[in-house]
Amino acid sequence: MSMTQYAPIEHSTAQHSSATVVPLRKDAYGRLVAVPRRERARRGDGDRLREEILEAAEYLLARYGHDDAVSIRAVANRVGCTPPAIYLHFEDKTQLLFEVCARRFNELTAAVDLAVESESDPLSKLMAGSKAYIAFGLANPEHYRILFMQKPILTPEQWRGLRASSTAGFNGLEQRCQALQTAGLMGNHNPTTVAIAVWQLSHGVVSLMIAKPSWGWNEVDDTTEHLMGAYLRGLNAEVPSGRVQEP
Amino acid sequence: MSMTQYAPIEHSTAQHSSATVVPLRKDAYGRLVAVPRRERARRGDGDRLREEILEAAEYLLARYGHDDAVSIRAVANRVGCTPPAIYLHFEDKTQLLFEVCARRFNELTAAVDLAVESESDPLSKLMAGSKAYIAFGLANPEHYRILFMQKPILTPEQWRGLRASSTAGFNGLEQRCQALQTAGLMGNHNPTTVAIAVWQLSHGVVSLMIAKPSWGWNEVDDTTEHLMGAYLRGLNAEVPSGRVQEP
DNA sequence: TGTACATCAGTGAACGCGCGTTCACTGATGTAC
DNA sequence: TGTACATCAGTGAACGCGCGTTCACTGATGTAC
Repeated sequence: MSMTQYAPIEHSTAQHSSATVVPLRKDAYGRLVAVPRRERARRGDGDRLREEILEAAEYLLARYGHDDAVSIRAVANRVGCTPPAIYLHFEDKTQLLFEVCARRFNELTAAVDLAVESESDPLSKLMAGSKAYIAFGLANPEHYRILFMQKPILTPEQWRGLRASSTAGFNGLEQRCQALQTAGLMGNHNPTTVAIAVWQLSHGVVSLMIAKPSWGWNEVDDTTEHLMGAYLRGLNAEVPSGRVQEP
Repeated sequence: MSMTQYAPIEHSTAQHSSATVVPLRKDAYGRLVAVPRRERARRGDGDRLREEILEAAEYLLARYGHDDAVSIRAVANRVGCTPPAIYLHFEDKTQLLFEVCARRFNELTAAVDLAVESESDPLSKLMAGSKAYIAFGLANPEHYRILFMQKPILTPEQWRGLRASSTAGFNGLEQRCQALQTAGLMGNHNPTTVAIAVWQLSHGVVSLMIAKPSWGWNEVDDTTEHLMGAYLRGLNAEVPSGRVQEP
């Protein structure tokens, strides 16, 4: 408890001697730790750190699976800079997290679109899209968690932007359902209703697998084929009692 | 910054004068705040506080929608006791949270069972169970979130118990699917496969509504009837191409 | 070609806060003699 | 019927920690004269 444990180390001569130029950092309680400090960016090259911060945040999110793990200090430590440096590139923590999520969201939409384009008939397109959606979620569980399973971060404007982008993704799904109807493969159901159902169904598969990873799930593509397959066939089957039908 | 703001108030004579016996509490920075302090339990009546703690935790969870809101200090404040008092009744925070969730879980199973029993034919039972499951989730979104949407709390034994209880709930669903097969309403599908699908489907509906409350969802029962209805009809429809079928 | 200077890209130290948990204690209440 | 005493049901104060953010500064780098 004597002060000698703190202040003197803080002004250790090691940093001023010509022999040791090892980058040191004090941790929360004054102990010196060696931290690989990155090289300072060149003059017009300031955005390099911005990119490195995003990558580090991305890594921490994926690695530890909770945005709690993405603390300003943790990101700074991984990048090899100091916490205040992050504020040179992002307004606050929320904006940093937002940008990480927005990136992944665009990747999700792109992955789905790519899978859809590789199929030709409307039914296969719908199935392929659902599989790609689910596969993306399983490959990026923590990002999926933040985007679709977490309580929405209540802060401003930006997240509206993300939601608009989400709507864009949904619109694609809606169009694929339209095509299904045009092809006469949907009974007389409302394409939007079907699109929502397909989303809910796909989300159900992927989010439950993410939330309960140790449950004894079947092969994910088999699961999707069973569930989507039966649902889509059911859209064309006549309603037995006339009661089990949407309004 | 003078000490006069802290220590003197701490030993304020107000507490010893005969006129003021108002229960006071210092907040984190020494300011005195009036806190309605509960009456101390009578001699053999110690478990009363335990019950009150559970209720307070339950309330905070439901009110603020995140287990972050259920801090030991917040619970104590709501109950009207001090933080250490909680440790007289619960080993640690994890155990407190566990017990809150376990209660709700049993309620969920009970609600589903009740709904199922009020129907007679296997198909209606399955539909009613799904609706009840979803309704319960929407009525208790934060508990549902913790049970089925959150990263599993990695701590010990206890949560295994909850999972066993979860399995019990799933077994009921599995039996209802068995009955559906016995009634010849399931094609030649595996009842367990169907049970999993029904769970995924129901979870998809409820969890997406919880995660995206401001989306323009349809009436939840209509949604469930559409989705479950089409899926269940699809189980009896022949497979068009022979490709869209589980192995 | 040399030097003053603005600017860029950061650093170091601290602020105030809330958290889970521990430890020594206290005061009312029931019980034994 | 009265009194010592164990116990129950807590309290008060503190520990060590990590967090987001701010503020004053610094040192290398490019630019103007």
